[in-house]
Amino acid sequence: MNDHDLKQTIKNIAVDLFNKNGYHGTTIRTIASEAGCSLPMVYYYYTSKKDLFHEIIKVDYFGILKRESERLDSSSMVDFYTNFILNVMHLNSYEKKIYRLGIKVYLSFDGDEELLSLMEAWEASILPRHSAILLPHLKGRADAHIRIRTLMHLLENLIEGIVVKNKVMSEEEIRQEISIVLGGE
Amino acid sequence: MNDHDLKQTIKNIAVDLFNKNGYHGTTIRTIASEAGCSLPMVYYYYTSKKDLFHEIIKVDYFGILKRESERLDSSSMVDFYTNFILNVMHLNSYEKKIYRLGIKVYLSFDGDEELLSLMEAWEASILPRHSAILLPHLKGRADAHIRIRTLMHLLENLIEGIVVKNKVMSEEEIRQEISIVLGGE
DNA sequence: TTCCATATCTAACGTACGTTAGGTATATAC
DNA sequence: GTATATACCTAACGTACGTTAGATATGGAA
Repeated sequence: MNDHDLKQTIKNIAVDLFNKNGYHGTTIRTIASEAGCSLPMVYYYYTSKKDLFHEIIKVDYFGILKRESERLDSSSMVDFYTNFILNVMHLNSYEKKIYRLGIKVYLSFDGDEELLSLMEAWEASILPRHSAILLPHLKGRADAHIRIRTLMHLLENLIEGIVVKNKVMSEEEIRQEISIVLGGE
Repeated sequence: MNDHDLKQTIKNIAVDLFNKNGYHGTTIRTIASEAGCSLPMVYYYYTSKKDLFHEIIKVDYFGILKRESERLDSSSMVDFYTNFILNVMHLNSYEKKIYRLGIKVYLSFDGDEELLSLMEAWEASILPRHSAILLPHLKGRADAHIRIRTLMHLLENLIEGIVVKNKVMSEEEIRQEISIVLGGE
């Protein structure tokens, strides 16, 4: 077995177990056992349990966030955001687990202060970024800022439903809800 | 110290620590230490760590949910739901922590299958209950069901923001977002 | 062949966990 | 006085944790 396989296998299993059992409820012994290797092999590839967890969030989770935030292009805002949610829904299983773990940390249900502050920095960037996209399309409507804020809340809930609760929504359902909030732009 | 004080103190501290550190990250030693009693005193009042956790969810959390779902009355739906969110925001600190722990279990970020199935039963009751309230007010609008669904998603996110992330929203902000979704009923 | 880097392991260290055994103290009733 | 119920404790049990020590095996280069 080459180093790439076992190192990645350990991380795959860690992502799964951290999601299911939390950081403290996941033991290195279980990870090693499911990876089919000995306990110190986990330490051969990852400095500590904490470093393994941090790498998943800092590298993998934020990698997904950045990638997803850069891959959209569309003419209409309803399409834009519908596709945004659809892309999340079409992430592969492993990526959804990473995303789910990220949300767990974002809600401060796991992880530590360092990771949480990274999350909060990202969160603070969301509203300005989306406002810049949306305001030109909302044509100086009096309630533009309210709609943007409401949309952010809705998107957050839809993503959470998909990623955390494994909910499945049709494209039509997603489009309808976003349309309600954007109000027939 | 009489039994009521120490038993309740233990639970108060458990709610706080289960929120902060999760079930597995919270030890009986820490609970006892912060309660100012010895370790076996926790067992004097609660059969096991698991029973303590279950009691918090089954008794305290569901107690709050049921109480909150029964205390609303209002003429307009926007007022109705605005008050619903305001009531959540005005829960006391301890109750918010219980609510937060409930959400943690609902998202299956903590707790076990038994608690999760209780959560899912409650969740399944939400949409029918709110549809029964809302449909008469939406006057046969073609998009009534979409609006209801969207509203449920929005409410979920607002509650989570308040309870989990300690966000503060003004009554006006809440009202505005609900109005967007209900569409000037 | 030897040397080095990489991969892998068993065993053990030091610490920590949930829970229980066995005991003491106090208040109340008889 | 004794007996009982309630509240509380120290010490210990049996088990488990994250991590390290020390060793072996393998492959490639010189």
